[in-house]
Amino acid sequence: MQKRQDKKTRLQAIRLIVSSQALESQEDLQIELDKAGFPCTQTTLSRDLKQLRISKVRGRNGHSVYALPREGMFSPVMTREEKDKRCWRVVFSGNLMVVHTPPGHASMVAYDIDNAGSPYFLGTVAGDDTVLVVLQEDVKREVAREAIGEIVSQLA
Amino acid sequence: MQKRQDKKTRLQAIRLIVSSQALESQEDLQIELDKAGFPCTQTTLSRDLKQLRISKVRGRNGHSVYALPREGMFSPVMTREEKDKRCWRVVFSGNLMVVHTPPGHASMVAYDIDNAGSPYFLGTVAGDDTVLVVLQEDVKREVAREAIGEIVSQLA
DNA sequence: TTGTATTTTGCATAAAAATGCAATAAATCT
DNA sequence: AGATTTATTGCATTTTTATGCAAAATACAA
Repeated sequence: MQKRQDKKTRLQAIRLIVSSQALESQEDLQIELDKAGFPCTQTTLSRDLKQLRISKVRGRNGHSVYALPREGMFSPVMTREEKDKRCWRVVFSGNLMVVHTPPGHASMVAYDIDNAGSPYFLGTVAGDDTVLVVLQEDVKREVAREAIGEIVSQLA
Repeated sequence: MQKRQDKKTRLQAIRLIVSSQALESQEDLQIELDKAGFPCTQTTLSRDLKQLRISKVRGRNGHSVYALPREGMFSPVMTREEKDKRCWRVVFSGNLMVVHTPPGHASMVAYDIDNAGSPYFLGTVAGDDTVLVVLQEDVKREVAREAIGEIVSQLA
C-alpha cells in the first residue's frame, strides 16, 4: 500500500469543500477532493463523512446536498425526559430573560428559541449553561415564561 | 391498478412515524407504515420523503436516522453568497440593541463594534449569530441604527 | 530493535435509495 | 357521457452509499 496521506488534513479539506459547494454525491466530492490534492476512493469518503457526521439534506427544490452538522441538532432518539431537562430555571431582569440549562446545553436551547420564531423573543445569546433572551419590550413575563415552556417542551 | 389510498393522509402518517421513531431505512419505514395501514413500495416512499423534505441525519454514534427538516439546521440551506448578501437585522429593546448575523459571525461583528470606538455603544456580548449591544442611556435608536450600519458596511 | 496492536485504505460486494417507463385512477374539459 | 390531461403508483433497473475483508503503514510496548 502506498504512503498514507494525512487524514486530519483531508477531513479538514472535506469540511471546507462541503461548506462551500453544493455537492450531490460522494463521487462529486471525490472529484473536488482530488482537485484539492486529496485523491481517495468512494469507500474512504463514505467513512470520512460518517466520522464528520456530514449528511445529505434536502433543499426546497427536493435535491439533496451534503451539509455539515450544526450543533443544537439533536437526534430524534433523544427521550422526552432528556429534552425536558434541557431547561432548568428561568428568571427575569428588566426586558431580559435568563434561562439556565445543563452545562453545555445553552447553545442548543438558544438555537431552539431562535428557530421557534416567537414574536416575543428578539434574540438570544448563549454561554455554556446560560441563555440570555432579549424580550420584546411590551411582553409580560408570564407570557414569556409560557412561550419558553412551549418551545422547550414542544421540541422535546 | 388498485384503488388509490389517500396520499395526504399517508404523508401525514409518515411525518408522525418519522418524528416518533428512529428509522434507519426506507424499508423499516415501509414496515411501520404498513402496520399503520398504509402499504406501499420503497419507490413510493422515496418519493414521499423527497416531497416531505425528510432526510437522513447522523446521530452522535454515526448512525443515520430519518428526520423531519428543521429550518436553519444545516448550512447549505443558505449559500455563502446568500449569507454575505443577507442584510443584518437590528432590533431594540430598552437600552439594548440586538444584532443578528449569519451563524458563527457574531464574534467578528462584536469585535468590530467594540473597535469602532463609537461613543454610543458601551459594550457587546456575542453568541454565535447574535450580538447584544448595550447602548448609552440617552442614545436615540435612529442614531444607533445608523452607527451600526456604518460599522457593518465597512466590513463588507 | 522486534514483535504486537491499531489505524488507514482499497477492492469487491452488499445494501439502500432514486428514477425511467408504463399503467391506470382521478380530475377536468367540451 | 366521452375525450383529454394530470396525478399516483409499481416494477425493473440504475445510481448511490455502506461494509466485510485483507493489505500495509504507523504507533506502541517490552
